[in-house]
Amino acid sequence: MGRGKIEIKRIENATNRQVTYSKRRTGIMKKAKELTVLCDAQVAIIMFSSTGKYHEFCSPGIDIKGIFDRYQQALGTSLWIEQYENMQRTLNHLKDINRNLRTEIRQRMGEDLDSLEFEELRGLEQNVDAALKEVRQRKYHVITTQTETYKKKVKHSQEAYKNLQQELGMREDPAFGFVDNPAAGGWDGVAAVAMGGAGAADSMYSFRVVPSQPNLHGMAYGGSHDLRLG
Amino acid sequence: MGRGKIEIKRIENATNRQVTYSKRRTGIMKKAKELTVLCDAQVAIIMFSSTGKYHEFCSPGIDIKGIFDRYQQALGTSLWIEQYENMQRTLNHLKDINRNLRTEIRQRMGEDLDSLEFEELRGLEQNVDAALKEVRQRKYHVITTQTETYKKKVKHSQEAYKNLQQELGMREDPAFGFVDNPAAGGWDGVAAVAMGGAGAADSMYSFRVVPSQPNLHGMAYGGSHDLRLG
DNA sequence: ACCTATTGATAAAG
DNA sequence: TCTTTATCAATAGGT
Repeated sequence: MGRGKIEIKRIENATNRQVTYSKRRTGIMKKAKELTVLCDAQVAIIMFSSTGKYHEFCSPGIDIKGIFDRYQQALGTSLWIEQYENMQRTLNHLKDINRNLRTEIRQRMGEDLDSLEFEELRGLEQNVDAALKEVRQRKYHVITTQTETYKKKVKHSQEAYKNLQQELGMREDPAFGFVDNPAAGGWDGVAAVAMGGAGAADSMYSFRVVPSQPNLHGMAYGGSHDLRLG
Repeated sequence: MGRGKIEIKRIENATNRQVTYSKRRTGIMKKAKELTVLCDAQVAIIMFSSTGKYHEFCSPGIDIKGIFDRYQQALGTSLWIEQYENMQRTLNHLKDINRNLRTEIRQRMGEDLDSLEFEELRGLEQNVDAALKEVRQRKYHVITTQTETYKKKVKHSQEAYKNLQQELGMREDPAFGFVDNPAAGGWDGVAAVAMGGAGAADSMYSFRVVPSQPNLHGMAYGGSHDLRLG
């Protein structure tokens, strides 16, 4: 169809090739549109010219993704199954590890011990015992450090107060000392903490290792997303 | 083209529609193949007939997935970006949880305590202390139970032996008693375990909470897969 | 991009 | 679905 037939082989003249590409592309797109309308079909076409430009056609009422999802469903597989399965494997692996970590934590909390053999229990006992010593040591270190800091701050404040008194030449009731009401100071609550467990915090506290505590809450990765990718 | 032109609108006669679909589909595929050859282009076509059957065309030297990957690259996005991002979010969430669980375990082992406040340390100490009591209790329960079992087995064996002796009317050196060599019996090593930490196992043991110990080993999900899904 | 001779596609019927 | 054939559509090559 045209002034003389042409051989179906690559057109060497670049301009000619480009012109032919343009004409025939338009023709195919038109045919695709007609097919869609005439036959109530769904068509998706993607083309790349030799110069790298791309063109697409898609039946109305759907998009390329929709047609490809349907296509993959028809194939019964996913073109990206490898990537998907890699990711899925990773997810499952992470979930397994997670479950094991939770189990370990529960066992370190003294729960779910029924499944452990005697030897394992003995190992756990030794381990937890050693950990307890470490924690105690660290606690004492912290409280000691904080107490030192507290003492220094108090001393510093007392001196500052004394200097202030002297400079102003003021005379005040010695029973109303600065340090008698430490919580009113701007010490960021260090004093209250360093006082140890004498306050109300004693009964209010429950142990939290990590902030925001996302642990130990189930996180099921489930069917809410269509992970078949098609 | 044909004996009389037709209006471009849905063909109501189902047979006719199917015939037209078949003819025109072939025509488009042929055109696509010609375009591929003539113009050195890459073309991918997917079609679904109104009856649900699908047909595809793809330029040689590449596949549908390849063309779609290229298409998405040209678009600068992924058609499945949502699914991908959902999965990626889940992965990151799991990894976060994982990290927190590991941190919690390390802290329960008495490591990495520097970041904890005094109150947290106190809570941890109490928690680990309580856990230690639980583990000890469980350990004693297990060893008691196992010891009881052991005693019963020994007694049972002794009686069986005695009965055997009587039945056979045998007379044997009483210094060579059955129970003096319990490890030789078929008791699945229960005796050795119930004997407590007197054996070589004492120094060989290191605590393992979960079997196969996949914990605490880094599991990075990284760039080896093309997770852009295209 | 337009023109048009020519080939190709296909509607309808068998 | 395959063939035939009249008819219309697509397009090659030139401008």
